[in-house]
Amino acid sequence: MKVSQIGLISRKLSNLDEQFPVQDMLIQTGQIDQFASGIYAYGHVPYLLKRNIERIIIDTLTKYRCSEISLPVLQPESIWIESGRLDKYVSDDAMFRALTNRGNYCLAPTAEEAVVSFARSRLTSYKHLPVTYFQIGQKFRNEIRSRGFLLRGKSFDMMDAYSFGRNQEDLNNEYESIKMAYIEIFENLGLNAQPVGADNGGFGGSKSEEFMLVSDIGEDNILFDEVSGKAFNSELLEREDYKEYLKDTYGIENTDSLITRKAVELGHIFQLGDKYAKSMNGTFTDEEGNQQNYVMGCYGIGVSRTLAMIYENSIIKTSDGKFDGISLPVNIAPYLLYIIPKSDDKEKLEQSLNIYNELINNNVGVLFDDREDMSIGAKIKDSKVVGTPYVAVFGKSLERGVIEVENNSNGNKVEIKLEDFVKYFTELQSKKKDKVKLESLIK
RNA sequence: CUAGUAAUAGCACAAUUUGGCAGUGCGCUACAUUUGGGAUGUAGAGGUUGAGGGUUCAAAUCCCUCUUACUAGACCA
Repeated sequence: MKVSQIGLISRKLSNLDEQFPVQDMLIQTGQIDQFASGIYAYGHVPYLLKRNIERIIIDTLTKYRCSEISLPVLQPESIWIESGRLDKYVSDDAMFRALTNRGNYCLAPTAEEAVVSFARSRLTSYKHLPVTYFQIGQKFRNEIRSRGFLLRGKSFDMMDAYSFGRNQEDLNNEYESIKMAYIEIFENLGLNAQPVGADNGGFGGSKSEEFMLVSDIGEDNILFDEVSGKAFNSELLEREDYKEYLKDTYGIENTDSLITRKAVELGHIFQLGDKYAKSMNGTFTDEEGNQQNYVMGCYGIGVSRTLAMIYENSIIKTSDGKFDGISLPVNIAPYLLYIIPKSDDKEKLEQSLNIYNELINNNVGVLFDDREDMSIGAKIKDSKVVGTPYVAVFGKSLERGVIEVENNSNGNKVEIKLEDFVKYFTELQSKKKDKVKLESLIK
């Protein structure tokens, strides 16, 4: 893709938000756009990054035997009346409603109602169970106060999954299975989000855990053990026997390294039990011919929130600690490489264009900075605004038959022979697809 | 919903205190010179000052109402 076409606003960055510097940078450079409080449009690169995140989630859940479906975003209010939750959502003003002459609808804030409605007409026998459905899509909640750009919005992207089992044992199995899947997902995304036991009072469920990412910009407090790197619910300290508990359960001998840290909730796994199955008449026939309620779990990952945290964690700083740009993780970056041609030199320009076209034909994610009247320095800066892991200048070094490539995450530079160039990046790109643990070819 | 702050060109702001020609920088368009770490000059386009009302010879400026955004609380991925 040509850089002139990705909608980038090239500018000097000033007065970046202290708490969310990267997201503020994305706004200032036109990569995301605010339409209203908590409502954002995604430009080209952030949108592709979001899709790559979704790809990892979908592939992993599929591997864990989950079944991807798509439930309506515009839902009839009748199913919310059935579950008994409409009044609460309406009185809390948490729901976007569409009241028409031919029926009342709402934009889905969540999908328990919809998925039970979907399941009960097809999960009619014990032979159909257990099963877990999931989907990724926009959810709508009229948040009283949006905050942190993409971290909390009125519309946001969420993966939501729902498991249906015959009994508590099925639920336990599925719950643990999804938990493993989540651990794998966050590992692949390069985020150290950990399950933390949550207080589920008031929901009637039996067990729940939140996947928390330690970060100073978080809204929640957790306990964090600096030695083992494990995270715990801060309510743990209220237990009188917490020292024994930590030792017995996690082998933590010394609780001195336990500190309170801010964290962001990226995911949630939750045992629902038969609550919605009961209220919405979700039943199956068991081996004896009796009608039984599904035993359900629900599971969510905030996709746009995860995207925001990946961005915030991709920051590059100068030696004196100032914001210098971003470098996205290699395995999810929509574009691996940013090519800067020396555009006043016809021969070099042509060479760089040839390589660019060859890379595209090999399915390598590559950006070509075709903008004129811009200094090379400015373009290098822009590569760190788009967040490509690597930037290559097709300039002076071409006379020696080599291309200088910089690793944006650490500033290291290496020279690659012109004839090896396409091969290197094709290999890097295909490793990425195989999801092999990546060690960059260019150190 | 409560409290505080604000709203002026695509963006960042000035002019509001003391009412009197709608300004600056960036960005955008054209031309020229530039081009290895965010260039320079010249010319140009771009405005119902968030909306509505009031005071006044005269309102971006003073007064009232509304709306929206930001920050702090309850909700949440």
